[in-house]
Amino acid sequence: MANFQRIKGFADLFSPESDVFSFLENTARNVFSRYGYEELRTPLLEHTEIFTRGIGTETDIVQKEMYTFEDKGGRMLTMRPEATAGVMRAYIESSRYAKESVSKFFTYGPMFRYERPQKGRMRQFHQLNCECLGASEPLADAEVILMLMRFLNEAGLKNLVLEVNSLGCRQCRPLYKEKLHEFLLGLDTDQLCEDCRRRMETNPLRVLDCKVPGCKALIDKAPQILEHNCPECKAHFGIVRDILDAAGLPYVLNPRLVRGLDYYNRTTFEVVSTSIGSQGSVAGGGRYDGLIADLGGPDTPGIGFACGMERLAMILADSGAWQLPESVDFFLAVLDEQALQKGMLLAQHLREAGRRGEVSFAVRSLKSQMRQASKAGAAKCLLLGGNEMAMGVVTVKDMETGEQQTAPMNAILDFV
RNA sequence: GCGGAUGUAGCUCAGUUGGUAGAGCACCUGGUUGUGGCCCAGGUGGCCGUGGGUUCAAGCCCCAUCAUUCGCCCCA
Repeated sequence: MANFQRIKGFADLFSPESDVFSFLENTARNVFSRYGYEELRTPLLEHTEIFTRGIGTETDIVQKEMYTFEDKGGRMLTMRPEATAGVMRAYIESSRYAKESVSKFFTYGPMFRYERPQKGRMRQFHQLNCECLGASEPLADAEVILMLMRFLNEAGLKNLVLEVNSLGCRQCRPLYKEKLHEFLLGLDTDQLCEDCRRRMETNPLRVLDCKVPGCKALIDKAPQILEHNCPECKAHFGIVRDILDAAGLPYVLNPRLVRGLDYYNRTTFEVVSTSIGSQGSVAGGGRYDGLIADLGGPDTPGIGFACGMERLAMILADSGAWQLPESVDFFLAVLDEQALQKGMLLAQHLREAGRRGEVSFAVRSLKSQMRQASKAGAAKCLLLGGNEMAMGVVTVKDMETGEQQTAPMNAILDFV
């Protein structure tokens, strides 16, 4: 049985949603290029291993959300569930690290995760990504965060909260993980939710951002990750915060902010909108200093973020900030069969000269064609019928004033 | 993977204790020989998601199924 419905979780974007997306892409290109970022477009398909190695096998994304299949050559491929791993692969494969010490890329496009669709979350969704590679300095962290907030600001987003945290590095985080695990074991585990009991073994850090009230209360007494950062990590994060403070960028220090992907370390951040509900997380990112090495490249530091376009679009939907000016110059109404072709050619002539407008494809009552012109918001309605054809002219009606003029066909540009 | 809600005209939705299918908007035609918005009249348009069951009779009750949607989990 044929099924012509669209696939669950895959959306068709008509105007005005498509306009919002274009607006976000244009704004992103504009802002990010001012910070020295170049646009990079990577494939939607990658070898599955790119993602399992990069994202981490313990994550939900890898365990149950990837669109993975074998191609006709027997390769295991996956439709990208996020952008960073693919960008790292491209960076390594192109040896960009050998040509410059710092590389900055931005990219945008569709990502795919097999999740239950809901408001602001699709199976094919779209992200804007920025990656700054080769810089371990805290100034890079600060620049990335400042740039993200600048972008969101120029996109017209309001009511945003920036949260920051530091997860420590490969030296100090394992020690903290162990401390946290010990603490969790010391708790009356019956008071933790089912998920947290599982998470305390698989990925104890994730217990920190559990939303169940009971868990939250217990975790308040847990050891704080920031206090267990090593001196180097503390110094690094301190400089990042100093710059944000000096730049006057408000933020909330959230010691329980944990990222969903395994590759993050040190600085992490998230931007939450308070104007939408539970899907309020609009952008998130952080430092991923070991990732490039994990994917077979040189040991190169990196930091970046991903920004969910559907959620931005959802917030912007009724703001109107993205709206393009809508003006149509003409509508050409045709009153008899003999004028159809001439009307089309006149419209073509006007369009070649830069005018915007439409021409009727068939003869219908003038009343309905006028209605159509009016509805399209045309400044002028051009009438082409037997009388005009006989005299080689077009009747031009100003839709605002209702005034009519007779324009010679060969001088039509002077009237529209 | 778990829970709730909803499927009736192109769209948004009414539909009474079960009794021959409705409104608004949109579209088309006319009122104006070839002149829009406002108004008036008329018209096109429905396997009531699908399949079964109960009944003399089902849009309505029961079961199943599919789809959509909102939450949870997780994430952007």
